[in-house]
Amino acid sequence: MPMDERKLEVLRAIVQDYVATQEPVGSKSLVERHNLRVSSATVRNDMAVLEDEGYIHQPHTSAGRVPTDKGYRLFVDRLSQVKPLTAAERRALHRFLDGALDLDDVVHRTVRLLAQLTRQVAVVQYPSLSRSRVRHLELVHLTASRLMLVMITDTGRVEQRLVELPGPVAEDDVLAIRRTVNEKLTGARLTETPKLIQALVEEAAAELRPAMTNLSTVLLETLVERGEERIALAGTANLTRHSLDFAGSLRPILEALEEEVILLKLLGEVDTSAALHIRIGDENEIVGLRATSVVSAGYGPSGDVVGGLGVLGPTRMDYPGTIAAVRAVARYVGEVLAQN
Amino acid sequence: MPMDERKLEVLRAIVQDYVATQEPVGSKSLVERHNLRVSSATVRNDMAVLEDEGYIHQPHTSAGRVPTDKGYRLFVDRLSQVKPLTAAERRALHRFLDGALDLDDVVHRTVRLLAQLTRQVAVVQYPSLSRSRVRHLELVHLTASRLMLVMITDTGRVEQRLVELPGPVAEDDVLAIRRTVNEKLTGARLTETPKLIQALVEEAAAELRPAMTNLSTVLLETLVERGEERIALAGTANLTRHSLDFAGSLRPILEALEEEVILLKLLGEVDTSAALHIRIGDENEIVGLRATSVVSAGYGPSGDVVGGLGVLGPTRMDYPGTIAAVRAVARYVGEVLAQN
DNA sequence: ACTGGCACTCAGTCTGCCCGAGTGCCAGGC
DNA sequence: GCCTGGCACTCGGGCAGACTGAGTGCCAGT
Repeated sequence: MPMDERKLEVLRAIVQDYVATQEPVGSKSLVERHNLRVSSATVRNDMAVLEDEGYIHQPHTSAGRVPTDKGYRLFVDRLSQVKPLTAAERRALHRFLDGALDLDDVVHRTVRLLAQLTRQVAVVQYPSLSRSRVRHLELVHLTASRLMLVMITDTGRVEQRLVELPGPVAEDDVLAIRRTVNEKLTGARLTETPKLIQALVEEAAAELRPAMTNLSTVLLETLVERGEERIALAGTANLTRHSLDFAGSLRPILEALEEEVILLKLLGEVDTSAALHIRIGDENEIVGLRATSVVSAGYGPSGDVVGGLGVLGPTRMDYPGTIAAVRAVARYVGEVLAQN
Repeated sequence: MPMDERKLEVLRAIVQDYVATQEPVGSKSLVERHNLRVSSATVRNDMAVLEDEGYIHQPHTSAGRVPTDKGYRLFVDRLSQVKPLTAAERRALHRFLDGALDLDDVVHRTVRLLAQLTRQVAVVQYPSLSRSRVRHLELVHLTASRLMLVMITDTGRVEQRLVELPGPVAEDDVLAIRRTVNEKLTGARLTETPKLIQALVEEAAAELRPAMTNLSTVLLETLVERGEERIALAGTANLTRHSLDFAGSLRPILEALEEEVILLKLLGEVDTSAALHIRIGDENEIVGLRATSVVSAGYGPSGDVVGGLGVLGPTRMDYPGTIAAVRAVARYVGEVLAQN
């Protein structure tokens, strides 16, 4: 059913006003602030219908209307047009990210920038191991039967793990292992390494096989346990900005934000497509976050997606602005990563 | 002036009751709950004096009394006796930390544990570079004129930085540098490395000198920029537990907690002595944290102090319990670090 | 199909009121 | 001289009632 044009216009106006003022909006102020070319009575009728259809809601009789999650969803899907970043914001984006020293720095700067631009809580996932490629593997002989494995990926991530060997191994053998492992694995996607390493174990000279086996175990563990693990967070103080929205319910939100697993889930939908995802209120699986919306996107060098980033705020948020910020930041981080 | 014994007893009772109930405490309930062996009228007189002396404060006429920062200070210094952890807490402490895989894991588990034990915000500083020793330096030849420096410390920290060389360097030369650098620096305190490296630069063969110079610069930078930098945080959700204390003023606290510099300052007093530090309310330099108290301690393997950890909560906190938890955790983390 | 008008509803605010917890002080007792 | 019981006083918090104003729904008229 093609929805009445004016009703949509009214919904858009309600969302805009409510986001701006944070107060239920009534028919009269609506016609004053937006030039809908009809009377308030007409608007009232439209509002009644919108309420029947579940797009808006009245906190109590004799109060104005507030958009429902469904209303925001319609707004986001059909009514909002992305508003581009201001020149100042664009400058900040470049200034902030260009000075980054290494991956850690890039991620930290990104998350702070995002929090600042959107004035909300920002989340940035480190480039996920499983989507990266091996740039280099280094083995450090700590003691006779103990190695440290250092893995450097093309996204700049560095992971290190201890490898306990079943018995002492000679320095030369370590060097040999190091060479072959690097020959075979460099450039490989991390997801392929288990197979490759399995092959290496089989090919290895008998005396090196136990060492190789342990090494492969550790590599696998690293992939599994650390695969997607790291996350940076900023802007939690911004939650207090909306104390009205979250009256008293700040607690579960803060708790959720402390669980890395949950944060990863938030960004989880960001798959290989770099498309923007928006989850509004109830659409959120995590119970504690039913009062919030999440805007997320994938990022990565030149179209590739190696990680996710996003923003979390009250359902009553400035969607066009937030979307623009998330999209711009994701894009630019991708460029920065591509340069390294 | 030796303060009247009973007045101290009254102050202690006030602190205990207020911490427990979070409500101003009056003379009557005081004599009921604690067996001070005098009447409420007498207690009232004592309270009047305590108020004159600035240890307690009356929010308004006809309300009970609340301890002031000065009152808490006296309580902490003279009136409280540390209450040991319960058996369950002690078990949790061991169970939590014994499974740690590597330094990252130790720090994360520690900070969560501390937050959980104290039900407050916990902060743990990673072992500071400047107080650690070099265990191994690794140079990875990424491209002809680009190295990656990986530094592993005896506390398990791993730092990596890119080194841009002035020109291409042969693989063999890199190996040579790697060997000499390791020979000279392994086991050295990081604070000594600048001197040592300076010596290395001077001794180096002419053709390696530029490479060595750049390497030394990066090492220095790492020390300076990353020296104390890393911090882990947990339990921010616990701030909402005390919504009464922080009514509305949650904002500045969250903001402060996001600034690593500020967190480091919090733990800053933790110097070479592993003694416990307590800062109560106003004693805090950071303006946003004037409503909070911080209990911190140094930790490290076998008496050495390599980093700080602590807890932040409302001035109205359970000092004896918090002190016990901080002390126990600091001690046990030290042991865990010593084992590696 | 839109508009103006009107009666109605109801959250929020303000007022006055009372209650009770808590105090300060004083006179008397150990 | 220190402690106690008693008493008058203060003041925040809670409750009830009145008022206000924003906002609605509906209806009759254009």
